[in-house]
Amino acid sequence: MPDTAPEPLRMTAEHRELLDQLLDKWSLQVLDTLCERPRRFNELRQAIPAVTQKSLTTALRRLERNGMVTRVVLSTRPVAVEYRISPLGSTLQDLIDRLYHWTTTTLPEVEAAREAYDRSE
Amino acid sequence: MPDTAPEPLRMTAEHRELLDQLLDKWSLQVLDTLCERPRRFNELRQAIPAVTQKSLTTALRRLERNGMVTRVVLSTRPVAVEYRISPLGSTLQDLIDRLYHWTTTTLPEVEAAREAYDRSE
DNA sequence: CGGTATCCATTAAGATACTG
DNA sequence: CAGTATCTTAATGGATACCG
Repeated sequence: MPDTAPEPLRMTAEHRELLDQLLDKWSLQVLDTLCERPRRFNELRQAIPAVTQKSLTTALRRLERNGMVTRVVLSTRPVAVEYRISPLGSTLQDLIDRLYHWTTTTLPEVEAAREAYDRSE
Repeated sequence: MPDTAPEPLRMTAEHRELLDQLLDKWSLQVLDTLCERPRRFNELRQAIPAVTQKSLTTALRRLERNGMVTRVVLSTRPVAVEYRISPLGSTLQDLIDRLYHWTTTTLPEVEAAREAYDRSE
């Protein structure tokens, strides 16, 4: 095996598009919230501050379509709808945790950089 | 030290806002490209397919403001401008690599999920 | 070369009202 | 309860022209 660089790892448009659909403002929070435990629609609304009904619906539909989230209709009276992270979606959990952890450790430096930038320009 | 769960890890609006500013479509690609090596403005345009001048400028300014990227004016004739990943920005490199790697392994399953969703609804 | 400025089209978000 | 439908407004993106 003469070559240790195994793949070009070309980032195609499809790969980026997928990240775009999962890493936006609301989807990230939905995924993070559902990783904890399943939630009903209105529970998600409460758990995610400032999300509107419309934005939440849009994010959920897209996450469902991409196989990240499962929509379960419970046959209670009246019917309830529960959203769960899918097995595929849970493979993202570790990465989301790392992203959030990165922001907590980095934010102070970022804020210093912002202040320096705003002062100079 | 009786408690092994050290922090609530509350995700505040500031943390999410930071991720929003770094994980968007163009910024992610700019960071990824600059992690490889420094680039000039027009080199970035070529390296990132379909990016417009305006979108690239916007992304660069924001990354610069957040301390992720450094803008270096080289005193050549005529002057050249080089963008480099900053030390702070390079702490994101590993996470970006993981994200991209995740998409390459996951995309087939995602596409299957999309087809199933589009067929059923 | 590395941008800014401007205008326009498209998209996303917000508010509100209504429904099975 | 869990949405959909509609309307309005705000943000984003692309095209083009120009500048130091």
